[in-house]
Amino acid sequence: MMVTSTSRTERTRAGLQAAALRLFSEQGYDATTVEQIAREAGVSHMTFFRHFPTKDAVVLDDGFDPAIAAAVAAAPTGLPPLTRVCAGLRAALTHVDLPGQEEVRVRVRIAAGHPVLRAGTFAATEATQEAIAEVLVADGVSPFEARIASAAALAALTVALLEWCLSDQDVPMSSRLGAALDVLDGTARR
Amino acid sequence: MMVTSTSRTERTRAGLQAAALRLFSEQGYDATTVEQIAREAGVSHMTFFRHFPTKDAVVLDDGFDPAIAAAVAAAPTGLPPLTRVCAGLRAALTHVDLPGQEEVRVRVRIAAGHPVLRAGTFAATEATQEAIAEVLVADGVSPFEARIASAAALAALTVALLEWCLSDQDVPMSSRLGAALDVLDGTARR
DNA sequence: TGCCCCAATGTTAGTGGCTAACATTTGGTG
DNA sequence: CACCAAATGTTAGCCACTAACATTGGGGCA
Repeated sequence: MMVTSTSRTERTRAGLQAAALRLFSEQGYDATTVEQIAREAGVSHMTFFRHFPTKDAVVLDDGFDPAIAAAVAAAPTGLPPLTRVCAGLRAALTHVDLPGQEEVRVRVRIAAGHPVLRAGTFAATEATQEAIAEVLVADGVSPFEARIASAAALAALTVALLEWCLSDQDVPMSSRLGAALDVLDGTARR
Repeated sequence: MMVTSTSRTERTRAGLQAAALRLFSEQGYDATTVEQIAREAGVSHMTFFRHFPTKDAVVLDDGFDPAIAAAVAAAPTGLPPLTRVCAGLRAALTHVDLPGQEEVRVRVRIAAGHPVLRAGTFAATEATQEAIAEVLVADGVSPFEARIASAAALAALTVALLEWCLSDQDVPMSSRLGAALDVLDGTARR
């Protein structure tokens, strides 16, 4: 019996993800086969697809998206849509430099260098985008404007994230992301 | 001898694209095989891939992207980056309602309803994004801010385009896209 | 403890996107 | 008309991904 609360499912999934990230880092995304990942994790390739819908989902599933929508919801109302979204996202950035995010950085670094995965990174934010838009709509913003504002802000954030990973400066991630938001809501306009 | 200046290559390509769009509209993107498209156009499946790198490229290649960057370059300098990009894009919208864009609308309509193609639509703007960013950099904007501004604006425009296609209102496309830009550069903020 | 049930996994076979290598045709040119 | 090169066809194969069915293993209940 396991003392840790990790079920078999969670263990298998974690093993697959670990194997995948290691192999992707070592020999590249394209050169790595799902078959190979599965073998490395001690399972069959079918098990892989039972835990991840596609090969790129191993890299793209971040799942810290609901927290973002919550932060936007907590931001003060009454602001113009884009300003409101930026304010919420800025608040969420507080938690982004914490340790334990190293695995996220590995994932983003793999994605940043690969055209298909870069595209997938944007696609992966669509759920978050919709969640943020709903928050705005609940405050009386039109659905159209809500979607535009959240899409623009998330695109800015995603580009900033990818660029930050490619040029691994020592500037903290949060300040880079904050600068991206400044471009949007005019804090940077003298 | 052909009086028209269409080379064999152009004719084959056009035939493939026409066949693809017709089949996609009739029976859906997923249910249509490249094999089928090729047969319909009277060629083999290899010829398809010699003209389009991937299956989705038939839907996603618009190629009216360089004009957009030119319009941004023509916009007045000295504005904050995002304002500048929006001004340029607004100018480009003048030409967007012209007739003959019907085929573009067919393509976007197909893309709008399909998750993978929606994602691809964003990815397809990356070249334009980079072109706009270069224009800004040439005017002294930092590469980082330039990329953020152009990514945000194009994301807004792309979302507006997709939404406009899904809810085929009788509101003209240009006014919808213009409204999206308003959300970004504050024209809408009283 | 021991049994049993079901969820997790394995096996196998197949489809379709995409590529490489090589053979073949076609169209324009000297 | 003959020739060269570009466009196309053929074939074979890899890999992501799926369906259908068999198998196993582990946790709960008697």
